[in-house]
This record gives sequence, C-alpha cells and structure tokens, in this order.
Amino acid sequence: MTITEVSEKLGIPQDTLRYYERIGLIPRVNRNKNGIRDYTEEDCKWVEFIKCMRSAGLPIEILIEYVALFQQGDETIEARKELFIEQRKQLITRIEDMKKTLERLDYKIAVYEQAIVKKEKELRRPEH
Amino acid sequence: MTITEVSEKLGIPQDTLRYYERIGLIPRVNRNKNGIRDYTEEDCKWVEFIKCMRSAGLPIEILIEYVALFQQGDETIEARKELFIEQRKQLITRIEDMKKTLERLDYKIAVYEQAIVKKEKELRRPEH
DNA sequence: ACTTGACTTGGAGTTAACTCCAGGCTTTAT
DNA sequence: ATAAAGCCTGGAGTTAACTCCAAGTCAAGT
Repeated sequence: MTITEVSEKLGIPQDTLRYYERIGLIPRVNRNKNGIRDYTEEDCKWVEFIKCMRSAGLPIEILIEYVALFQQGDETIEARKELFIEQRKQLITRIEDMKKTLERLDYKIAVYEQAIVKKEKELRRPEH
Repeated sequence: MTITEVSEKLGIPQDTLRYYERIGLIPRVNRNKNGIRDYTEEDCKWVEFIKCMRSAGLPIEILIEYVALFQQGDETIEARKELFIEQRKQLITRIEDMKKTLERLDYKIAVYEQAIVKKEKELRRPEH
C-alpha cells in the first residue's frame, strides 16, 4: 500500500504518517527500491492502533516507549503490560471526569430550557 | 479572597488564573484600592466551572464565547443553550471513543497476562 | 527529451494552552 | 528606613503535536 492509500483509508494526513514513523510512534515502514514507503497490512494495523490510542489522549511519549519495548522482543512483555495498566488507570480517571462534566452540561442545558419555557409563557400571557 | 487562596483552594497556578481572566475565560475580578484582585464566591464558582469544563477537553475558545454570551445578559440564553448542546454532543462522542480505547487496552492487558502465565508455566516444567 | 505527479528528506513554522519573567508598586516586619 | 513578601502588568518563552515547505528523485505519459 502506498502512503496515499493509507492516508485515505485511515483519515490521517500523509505528513502525520511520516511524522509518526520519524519519531518512532510506529515501527519503520519498508521502502521499495526507490525509497518509497510500501505499507504492509501489519503497518496499517499499527497506524490504526496508534490512531485509536491517540484519540483517547494517550501521550505520544508513552506510545513511543511502548513501540520501543515491543521492538525489543519478548523480554519486555511484563513492562508493556505494566505500561498499559498505568494508561488504563489514567484513562478510567479521565472518563470519570468527563462523565461528571457531562452531567453538569446536562444540568445547565435543563436550566436554560426552563428559562426559555418560562420566557415563552410570559410572552403568551402579556397581561401579567 | 486573594489570588493565593483561590490558587490553593482550586489547585490552579496563579499565572493561570490571571491568564484566564486576561483572555476573558472568566469575568473580570474586582480589585481593591491597590489594584489587587479580591475574588468573590461567585468568581470562585466561575473558576471552578471553567476548570471542570477544561478538564473534559472543552476548548478555551468556546468557553470564552460562552462567557461573552453570559455577559450580554438574558438575550443570549438560547445561544448559550445551543452552545452547550453542541459541546455535550462532542463530549459524548469523545467519551464513547475513550470507552472503545479502554476496551482495547483491557484486551491487550489480558493477552499479555496470558503470555506471562504461559511463560511461567514453561519455567516451572523445564523438562519440556 | 520534457513535463507532470507522487513520493522522498530534513527542517522550519504553527497552534493551543499555558508558564515564566522583568520591572514596578504596596504593605508589613525588623 | 530598609528589606522582604505578595501582588500587579505586559510580553516573552515553552511544550505537545502536528503541519507545511523547499529541494530533490523517479516513473510514466506526450
């Protein structure tokens, strides 16, 4: 697969794909004889995985660390597990925070709704 | 309340409090005769509200817009409600994304756990 | 042979959201 | 009266995460 195809398939700009590879956020992609990237299915899965993790706010720094550990082989399985456990913990906290904010937004919206309804009632009874 | 007290109470740096005020993310705080900020209970509530919204990822730009609408009075109630509805929508999407990522992390952790258990078993039966 | 278009690299520029700092003004303690 | 502490302002600096760009290569079409 060419970079254009991967970019379109996953909705990630080409510059971002190159950037991710450059900083080690995904393993190095093979080039053809002309030095042009040729993404394997495996490469695509990496990109998609990183996209998912990034969308949930996992920092690039941590993900780079994960990729580095992965590339060191089986010796680092324990370390990778620990890394994910820590990130899961933080993710749960963030989700909880966001749920609280969501409730607060819901409440605000309800209050404004009330205010609007009240205003309309007053308009419909202009004698008071 | 002094800025130091608010900063400590809400765990927000003084520079950030001043920055928020400067850019209109919270309404202007009154000063005493020497030009020193004197936060009311109301001011604190604003700061705390903004802190909550920011922690859920609502962009500063949007929140500035909200504060501006708020300061224009009752005419903007409808607009403020719409603003919140839009932000709620986006927040729900983000939470859903994060939940998916969480599941994926859980799965990865489980897989690594399996791998570790398997490795340990092999160690305990070195004859095979 | 020449142009076009997709791709390459290394490096500079951008954006959001802070964070830090210099220079200056009061009040309070010594 | 002098030093220290706390606050002020405007503006510069920082960080994360891209995003853009210039200059160059190569293959395919005219």
